[in-house]
Amino acid sequence: MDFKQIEKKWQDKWFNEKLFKAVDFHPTKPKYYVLYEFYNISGNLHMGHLKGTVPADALARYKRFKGYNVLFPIGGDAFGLPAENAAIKTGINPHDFVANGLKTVIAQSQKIGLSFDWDRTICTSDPEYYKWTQWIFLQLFNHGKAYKETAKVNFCPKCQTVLSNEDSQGGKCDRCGSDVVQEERQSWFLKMREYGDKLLQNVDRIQMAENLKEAQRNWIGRSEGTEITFDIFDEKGNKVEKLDIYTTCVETVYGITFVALAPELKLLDKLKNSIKNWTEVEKYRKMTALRSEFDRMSDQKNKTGCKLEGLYVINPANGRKVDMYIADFVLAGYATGAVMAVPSHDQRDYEFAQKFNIPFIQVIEGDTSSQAVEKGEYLPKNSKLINSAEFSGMTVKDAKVKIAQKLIDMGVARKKVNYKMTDWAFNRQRYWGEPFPIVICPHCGEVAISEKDLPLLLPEVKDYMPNKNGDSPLSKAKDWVNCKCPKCGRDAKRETDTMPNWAGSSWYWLRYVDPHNSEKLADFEKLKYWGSVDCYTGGTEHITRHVLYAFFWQNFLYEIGAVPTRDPFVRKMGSGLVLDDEGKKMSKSSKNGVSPLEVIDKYGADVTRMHLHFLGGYEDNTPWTYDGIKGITSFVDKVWSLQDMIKGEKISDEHRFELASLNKKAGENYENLKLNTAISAMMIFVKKIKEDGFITKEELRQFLIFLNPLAPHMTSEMFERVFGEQITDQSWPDYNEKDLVKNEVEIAVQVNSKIVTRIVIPSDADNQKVLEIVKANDKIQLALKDKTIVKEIVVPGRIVNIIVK
RNA sequence: GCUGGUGUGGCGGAAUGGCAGACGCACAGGACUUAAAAUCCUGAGAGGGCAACUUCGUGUGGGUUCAAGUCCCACCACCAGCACCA
Repeated sequence: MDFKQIEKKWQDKWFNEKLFKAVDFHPTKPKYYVLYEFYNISGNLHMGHLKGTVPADALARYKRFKGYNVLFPIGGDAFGLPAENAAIKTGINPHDFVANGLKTVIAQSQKIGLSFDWDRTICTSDPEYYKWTQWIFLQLFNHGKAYKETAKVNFCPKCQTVLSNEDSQGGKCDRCGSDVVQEERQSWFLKMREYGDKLLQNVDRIQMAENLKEAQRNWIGRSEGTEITFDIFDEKGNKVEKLDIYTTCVETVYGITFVALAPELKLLDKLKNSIKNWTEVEKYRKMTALRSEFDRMSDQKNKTGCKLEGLYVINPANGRKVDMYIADFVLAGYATGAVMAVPSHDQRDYEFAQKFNIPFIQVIEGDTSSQAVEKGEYLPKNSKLINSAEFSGMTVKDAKVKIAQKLIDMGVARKKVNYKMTDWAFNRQRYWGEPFPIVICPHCGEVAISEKDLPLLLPEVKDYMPNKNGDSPLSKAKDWVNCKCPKCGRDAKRETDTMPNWAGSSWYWLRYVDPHNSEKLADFEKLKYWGSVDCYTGGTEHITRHVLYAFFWQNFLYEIGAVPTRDPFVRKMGSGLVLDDEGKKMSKSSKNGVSPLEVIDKYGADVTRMHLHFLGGYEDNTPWTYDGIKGITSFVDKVWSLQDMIKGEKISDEHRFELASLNKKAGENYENLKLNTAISAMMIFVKKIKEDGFITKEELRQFLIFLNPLAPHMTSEMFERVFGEQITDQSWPDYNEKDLVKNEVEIAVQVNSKIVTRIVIPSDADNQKVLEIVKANDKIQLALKDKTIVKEIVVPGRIVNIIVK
């Protein structure tokens, strides 16, 4: 078989004849939307792309046979690092880089045999596309979901840009891996935290592996607790300020021996005059500001802090005076940035109190001599309270409710929900991104430009680097920056930061539905027709980032009536990694990387597709190896030889069973993206045919359809040769339920749960009959001799177990 | 530390509570060949036995069940996510 010639022939045909075009509003066929994460335009496709695209392609091809109108699109995620780096390093225009990159991945996708609808290809850096990214930002802004504020944000010193929490996971810059620092900067934020509960509902509804769901819930980090207001007093006993503190352990409120504030807290400046050791406080604040997030995290055991001399708060529960500290273990960004510290029942507070000689008050039973008795320990035991006035003796469960109620009744507390997830820091000081459709006017502040002025084009520049002050490269494009305020008409400047590269990917599946619409982001009726993505494949590294952003934007767009569905995706499959021979992720940057195109060139696309997926399950990591590729090559050769074995018209009962089994198995496997077992089922069938030495035309016809989603090229060619028709015009064959049952089955027979023998019985025999046959068997008779039968268990078609005494 | 997931031959990996190890690789023996490659056939979890056969076997230890890789409890290891989140 000349796979090179055959693959080229079919790839050209599929592309030129637009054979996989999805039809809007198909009159008869139901829709099915398969999505693979669009390509990050950076260079060549790598093995990871095959891991994710091929199962999606197989599903798309399978669903077409099943009579669905399948939408299976692709595009380019083009803004961001790769194009920009190429521009900085080699001076190539990022537009050209992207245009070439897109051409490359399209050509390479064809070489893999992916059945995309090429007429819907989009690219996020195309003005026709980013017009709508900007439009969505305008809606967010106009609905009060986008705001600009000076706040501590993650900042990468090397990339010179602000990063979101999602882009600084583990304290490292997602772009370059450098340690991220916290800097006070004017930044754009999207109110993602407000959507915390809605995102959690998205997580509940989506079909996805449990570990991925948990990762998302963790990231959102919802907790329920109580917010308590403490009055702050100065040395003379004058009430000077109020301090809100959030706790999930209100039951420990009688154990408070100090409160701790984040050093960054602005409240401190207001208290300056009452703090007697202000110089020391300022020194500590400066020190923490210099410590990177990474330092603070890796130095957890060594607690640092500084007492606020001259101030105290009153614990509203018991009127006790409590000292105040600032400490860098308290995070400014979470809840109110202050904690009520209970050293006996919180390990952090315990360590801090020990270091600063702060007293302990134990309020829940347990041994606190060497470490804190925390909620993880006392909650399951439902221990009792001590030293807690009228609540002493109560169980934690009761006290939690009663103490909260008391404080609420006193007017000093309220129930509160908090999230770890923060608002999305949405601006970057980089060139290659969507410009904000915002004008900064000295009189009116941030003003949105008119929708009709979209897209706001990204200007051409010569220098792609931010300047030393950390201003975006766009600030150098003076002609572009200087403009008139849309509101008052006076001189103003454009926002010179750009959007993060996640902006364009936060809604792209909606654009595929109507990619050329110049009036709307997509026609509402088309959005309604295609609905949510039925199956979305791609990498698990996007679970706590892109997928959450996607939930967020789709919720917002739904609420403003721009889209008809709240859920972007019905099912999300997280692709495993392809590992190199050191067990590390194989990516284009890895040294031991194997290029899929190299493998395709040597073995053909059909073999490459099947080999990679025969190595392991879709959601599992796959260690890449050439070992075993021979098995697939020889399978492909055997399949090819089937066309010389056609004989007869009538399908034997035995073959009918094999065919029906394969039909069922293949269908289920494609549906569940389990290509490894699908391939194994194909092999079993072919083995049987080779053993028997013949195949009827009808069997071959069906088999080629079954195999087509895995090996589209060779099956297309064989189908044309043998039947003179196009396989893409065929439908998935039906099978009869009764064909799944063999006339005779071999069952195992056990006596006292041990296998004694195996016998063949007619499969339609009822339990009574089965036992008769079994008991007539010599070996069984021997085993039953002189024994009393206590129990007889018959599992039809599988096993008989006779229990004797 | 918390959360979730996973532990099966030499290897990749199969098994709706019902015959563990499907399918494939590597391996061994054989056929074809001057020879090799390719192809085809056969074998194989481990231990014992010439053999029929037999004992042990799905990370470890318990349990439920006629029956457990699968369910329950405890532990160990690995992977992933989060990580001073109050």
